[in-house]
Amino acid sequence: MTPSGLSSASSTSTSAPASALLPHSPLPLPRDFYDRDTLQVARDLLGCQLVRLHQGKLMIAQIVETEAYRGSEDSACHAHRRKTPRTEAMFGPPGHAYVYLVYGMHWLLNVVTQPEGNPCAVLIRAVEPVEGEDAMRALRNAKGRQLCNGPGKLTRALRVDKALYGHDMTRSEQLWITQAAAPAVIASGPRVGIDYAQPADRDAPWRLWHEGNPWVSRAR
DNA sequence: GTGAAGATCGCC
DNA sequence: GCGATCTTCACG
Repeated sequence: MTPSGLSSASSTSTSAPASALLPHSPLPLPRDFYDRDTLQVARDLLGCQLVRLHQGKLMIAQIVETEAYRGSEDSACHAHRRKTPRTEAMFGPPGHAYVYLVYGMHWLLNVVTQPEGNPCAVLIRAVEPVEGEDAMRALRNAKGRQLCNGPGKLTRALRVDKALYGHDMTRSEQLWITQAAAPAVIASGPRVGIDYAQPADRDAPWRLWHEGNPWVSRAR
């Protein structure tokens, strides 16, 4: 991993973030990692690797874009109003998958955060393929389009759907996340597709992404 | 039971 | 810019 041209904005020192120097851990992030402030988890998930084991094939992709959904206080969060069958997983313990269908056709993947009973989650919005790209492509359209630069696209590429609803992502089975190098520059802005939310929530900069990474979704 | 809307995407 | 597509939830 080279320092590359991205001399981080601040010129205070040449030292990289500690996390960038740590060796990649193949173990799933522990529950404690998710049992924290949702925005912090959303930030720390950038650069981590999403690992998917499906039908004997291993797929690995680096998380480059996330969004924080902050429970009952957040009018953009599905759990804002009340507990329903769909949002049940968000009310459960951290580290589990909250998967749901939007627009009748796209599965979206979230990881539950904060202590049980506080219905928060981080939406994985975009990933960069690292390994198993063949398996990711198998199902896809031709045209050489990017596979994973959007929340609905990455679930299709990684074969994530209802079957993984509530899945415990702290175990190395089917779907989990491992620590890797944090991105050099993190940018933030309003979350996408939540015009229905109240202004304060709609405008909150709770969408985070790896600045400059070509796999970040194009906001609409 | 019914209807309206949706944390998106790809093509027109 | 628009339609696809179907589950979920509010309402009655």
